[in-house]
Order: sequence, then structure tokens, then C-alpha cells
Amino acid sequence: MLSLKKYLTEGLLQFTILLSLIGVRVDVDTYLTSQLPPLREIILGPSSAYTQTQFHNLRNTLDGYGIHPKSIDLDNYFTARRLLSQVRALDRFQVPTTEVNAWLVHRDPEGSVSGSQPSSGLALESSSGLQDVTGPDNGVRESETEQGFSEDLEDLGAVAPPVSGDLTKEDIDLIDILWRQDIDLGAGREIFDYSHRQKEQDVDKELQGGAEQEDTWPGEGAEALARNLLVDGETGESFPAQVPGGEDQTALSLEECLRLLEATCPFGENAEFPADISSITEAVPSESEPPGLQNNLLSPLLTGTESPFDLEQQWQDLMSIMEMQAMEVNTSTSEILYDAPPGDPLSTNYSLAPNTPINQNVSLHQASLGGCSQDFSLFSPEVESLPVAGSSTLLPLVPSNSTSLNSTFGSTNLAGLFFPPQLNGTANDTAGPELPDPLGGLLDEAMLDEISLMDLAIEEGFNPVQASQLEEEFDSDSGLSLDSSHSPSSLSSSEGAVGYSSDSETLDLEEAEGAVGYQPEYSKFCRMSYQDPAQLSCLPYLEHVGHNHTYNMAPSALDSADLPPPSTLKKGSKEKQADFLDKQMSRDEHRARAMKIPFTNDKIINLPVEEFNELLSKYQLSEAQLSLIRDIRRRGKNKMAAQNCRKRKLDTILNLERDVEDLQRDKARLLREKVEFLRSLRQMKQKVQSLYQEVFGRLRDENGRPYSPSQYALQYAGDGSVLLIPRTLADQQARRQERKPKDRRK
DNA sequence: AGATAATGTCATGAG
DNA sequence: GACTCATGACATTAT
Repeated sequence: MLSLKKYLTEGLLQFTILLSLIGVRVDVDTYLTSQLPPLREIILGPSSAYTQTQFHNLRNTLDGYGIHPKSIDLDNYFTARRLLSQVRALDRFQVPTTEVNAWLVHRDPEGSVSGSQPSSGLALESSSGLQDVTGPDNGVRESETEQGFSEDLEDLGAVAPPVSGDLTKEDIDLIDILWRQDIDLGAGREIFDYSHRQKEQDVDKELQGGAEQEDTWPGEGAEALARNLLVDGETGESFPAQVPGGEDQTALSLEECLRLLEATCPFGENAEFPADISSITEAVPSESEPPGLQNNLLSPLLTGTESPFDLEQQWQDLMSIMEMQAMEVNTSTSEILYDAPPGDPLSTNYSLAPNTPINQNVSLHQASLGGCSQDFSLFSPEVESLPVAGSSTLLPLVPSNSTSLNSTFGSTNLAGLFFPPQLNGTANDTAGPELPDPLGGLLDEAMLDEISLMDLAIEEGFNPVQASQLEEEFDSDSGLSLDSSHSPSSLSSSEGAVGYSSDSETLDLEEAEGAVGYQPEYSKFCRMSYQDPAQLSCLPYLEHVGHNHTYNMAPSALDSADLPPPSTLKKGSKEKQADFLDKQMSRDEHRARAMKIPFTNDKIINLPVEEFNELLSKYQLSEAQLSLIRDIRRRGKNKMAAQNCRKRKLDTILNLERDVEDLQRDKARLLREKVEFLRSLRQMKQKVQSLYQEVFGRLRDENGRPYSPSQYALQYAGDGSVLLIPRTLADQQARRQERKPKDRRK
């Protein structure tokens, strides 16, 4: 029974929380407000003084001590503990890391790159690579360009790292709830699926043709590259059969690159970047593993394609992503970035971790920012449209919106990290400017709207003052004694006041019915005003009846001294009062009166068993009377039990509402934090991207020519160095890294 | 008079 | 086994 009750209570709690989190407000408040007086009666009921429930101690029982096993406080205690743990579980959501994972989403914002973007044909390579990543099932998926806004956010919410490996089911449920909630915000599970990326890459493919002619790389046009595409026998995806100069595995350290850069004069502003550079995370599939490559150069962040319907699988993926994310956020963000000298604006803006490995090899800051640092504002929103190198051809490289990065932030793959999505293809050129900034739009509108609405709902919702007031009432309740045996004087006076006079009719009635008292007043009015004596005073005719505890007793036993002079009462009013009292009597009281039970129902009901039996032994009672007394006792006790039971239900509802409000408040806070982290992350990505472009754009080969982004990419090595490697190698490494999560799952 | 809420009662199970 | 309590279900009463 208890287990069942607990089960139901918990079920109700979970359900309420769920409803709340999905937006359905459990508006107990309204009910309570409109029904407050009766509710208080129910809650504090006349029987509360008889019950073991410590209504007056609600606030002091959270520690779990001194709670009666059957007290509702015990439920409160466990509920509070459980909810507290849930709230703490909420805190385990590390939004910062969660947000980082958002960059798993590959979204090329449309309209950010002009249609004349050169080297668009290279986008085909990257798109092909994505096909391989997504696997055969992703072809079913539709292009979900509209989801770009939500996906980033979804990632943020969905991939929170499990701080503790021993997540309980409640934790997971809660996480799932929040995750679904994020879905409600617009995010979808597609973020974990590369199919949508492939779709985008398909779009890139379609667009590449028109941009081929504009490839500005001398002798290495997109057309030529496209002709060199091979088809992967396993995946059917195309990839470049040979990257010019790529197989030599030219892995220049960034320092070397910078030296080259310095030797090749200020060309960066004139360098022309093809816009279709694919990040390594979108690597072109290739079964051949290039020798000499280190696996640790690549981020293991990418996960495999998952069935969107396999919840368990998705959760596993989610957990793995969260783990990787946590790792990468802790490492990549600090290692990729360099240690700038104190006071350096970049280091300040980036909040970079000092003493990062990169700095040991080469100073990106010195190399890339020497002449152009004043050209772009890292934190300015204008950075989106700010030409880094001033060249019109380079301009498209700068992302038009900050959230367009489709690479995985935190990845050790600098190519994937730094290259703007525009570089991944020309799909952005024609994808349509109608696509807004996924992240920005989400942050600035839906997200913020949600937060503001939530805050508003919280403020307009349950008022904690009401709960505290109720608790105060509970406290005051303890001071009101309802024990009839202890207030005979008041009973006597009340009796005299309301009905007992010299009026023969009244006396006759009482005599005729035997020693039937006026418990009706007690049972009725005490039930309604058990707690607030002021309520009694509000009823003039009851002001003397509040504690009528004698009863089933002969009028002769009543204190006639308390009776008002007979002349003061008119016969008509006395009859009315008698009728009223008669009506207020319960059925059992009427029965007791009719059966001439010589003591009050209150005693019958509330006396301990021993005293009750002792009382019965004092009288010579018939079987019918004894049976009635036992029934009265049983029903009376059950009545109080029912009142307590209902009170507990209401208390449960109240507590649930409070808990829901607390959870909503936590949710709002977490969302706010998420927004803040998203903002900072976006800014950092912008800066990292700019840095990448700046460094890469200034690199020159032996002939003083800039490296083609379609053929080379900067990659962050495990030792902190930055290497310039052929893009094919980078792609292969990326593919290898992508397989790791899959294998680990198996 | 009917709807609804509040309250009472019974049956049942558990401690 | 008696007693008490909790609670669902139903009945009754009140609004």
C-alpha cells in the first residue's frame, strides 16, 4: 500500500514536472486561490489537532528527523530530497561544454558568400566526404535548412557531458526532459546525424558548377580537381584522386609557414582564397591511410550516423559526444589558442589559456596579426562582413554570420575548426539569403523569447508567499485545541446561549432524545474553523459554539448558570436556533441522541481505546447502543482520516506546484547561461576563424604563391604545433577519427 | 434542477 | 486478532 502510494505520488510528481517542462502549467494556484477558505479547512481540518501530522512543523522537517512515519511531512521530506537532487542534477548540465558540441552541426548559412565564389567545384569533394560520413541511410533525409537555428542550440542542450558516470534513471529522465525541451525550442536530433549535412553538401554540389570558372587558383581550377575525383568503391563517394603536391605529405610547421610568410612579403591582402575549402571534419572518404599521419591530430569528436528512432542508441551517442566534448573543450580551447603576451588584445578577447603548446612552436599572434590586426575587430559584430585582407576575393572567406561555422569547435583539426563554412562550398552562394543566422537567430529570438516568457510565467505563476502563508497557518493551527473534554465551560455557555433556556419545548426535546449533546456544533463548525477562530467569530450565532464538547448528556447536567435569562430569548428565535443546531448535528449525533448515548460523540471517537472501554464499562448499555457507539467511533475516526488524506493530497499538489516553479526557475537560469555561453562561443569561433584565415592566407610556398585552401589545411598537432598538411591527408584523418566513436560503440 | 465541490461513509489493505 | 490509519470509491450534502 505504501509502496503503491509512493509510486503514485512519484508518478504524479514526474508527470507534473514533465507537464511543466513541456509548457503545460499545472495551475494549482488558481484552484487554491478561488477555493482557499474550504481548502484551508481541508488542509487544517478540525481533526488536525487529533492527528499525528505535524502541521506546525513543516518547515523544520526537511532534515527528515522527527517526522512521524505516517506524517505527510515525511512525504514532503522525501519529495524535497528528491527534487533537490533533481535540481542538482540539472546543475550537472554543463552548458558551456554543451554549447561547444553545438558545433557539430554543419550548417552553411546561405547568402553569406557571393555567387562568384571561386573554387566552388571543390565543394563537391567535401560534400562527397559527408556522404560517406552519413552512410547509406542519410539519403532519405530531407534538407533541413530550416533547422539551422535550432540545431546549434539543440546540440548545446543535448550533449551535456555527464559529469558523473553514475547517472541515475531520474537524472537521465530529467536530462531527456530537458533535451526534449530543447527540441521544443526548435532543435532536432538531426544534429547527431550527418545526413542533413550531406544534404547541404548536395546543394553545394549543385552550386559548384556555376562557380568553377571563377576559381582563382592558378592552374588548379575546380574543374581540374573535379576531373580528378575518384569514386570510393565502398561508399560510392567521390574524392580527389590526387592532390597536387599533396602526397608529398608536406607538413609544414606553422613556424615554417610563418617564416615563409615573412619571406613572401605582404601578399595576404591580395591573396585569393577559394571559398570551397572543406574542413577535415567533412573529410573526403578514402580507404587509404596516408602514412606518417598521426591519429591524434584529429579530433574524435565526430560521431557516426545514428538511427533517429533509436533512443537508447542516441543516448549513448549523446553521452559519448558529451565526453568528447568535455575533453575537447578542456583541451582544444586551451591548446589551440596561443598564449599571447599580457595585455595583448587578442589574448584578452579570447580569454586564452596561457602557455598553450602552440605558442611553443610558433607565435600565431605575431605571424598573423602583424599587419592586419587592426583590420578586423574580433568581437565586433561587423567582423562578419569585415574583409580580413581587404581583397575582394578574400572577402567571401569571412563568414557573413558568426554561426555559420560548421566545423567542430574544439576539434584539434584546425582546418575543420577554422575554415568558415563558406569555404566548404558554394552552396552558401545560392542557398538563399533567406536563411538567417542559425545560431544568432536562435539566440536572439527564439531562445531569448523562451527565456523571457519563462521568467514571466514564473513571476506570474505560483506565489511563494502563499505557501509560506499556508505554512504559517499550519503553525498557528497547533495552538488551537479541539479536545472537547478540555473545554466544557465553553460548551456550557454555548449551549445556554443558543438553545437551552427555560423554554419547555426545548427542554422537552432534549429530554425526549436523551443525553444527546450538541456535538453538531462541534463537529460541523470545528471542522470548518479548526484553525482560524476568527472564522467562528464571523458567524455571530456560532461565537459561543466553537467548542461545544459535551453532549449526548442530559440537559440537567448542563450548567444552568451559564444560561441566559429565559426572558432574553424569544421563543421563535430559540426554536430557530434549536432547529439550526439540530440541522448541524451529524447523523451519528442524531443517532446517538436518539439512542440516548450518555456521552459525547467526541469522546466516543477520540478517547484512547483503554479510556473508551473504561467509559463504556461505566454505563449499562444495550447491544444496540454499543453497536452504535462502535460505529460512531469507527466513522468518526474514518472521517478524520479522510480529511487527513485529502489534506495530504492537497499538500502534495502544493508541493508539486512549488517544485515545478523551482524547476522552471532553474530551467530559465540554465537557459540564460546557455545563451551566454553560446554568445561567448560564437565570438571565440569568429576570432579563431579569422585567425585561421589570417595565418593561412599569409602562408606562401617556395614559389611565393599562396597555398590553396582546397589543397592544404592547417592542422593542430597533439604537441601543440600547427602543421600545414595536404587536404587529402586531413580528410583521411578526419574520417579515421569519425570511425572511432562508432567502433567504440560496438 | 442540475453541476460541482465538499464532506461523509464504506471497504480494504497495511502496520 | 483487534485496533488504527490510509485511501479509493461511492454516497450524501452543500453551494
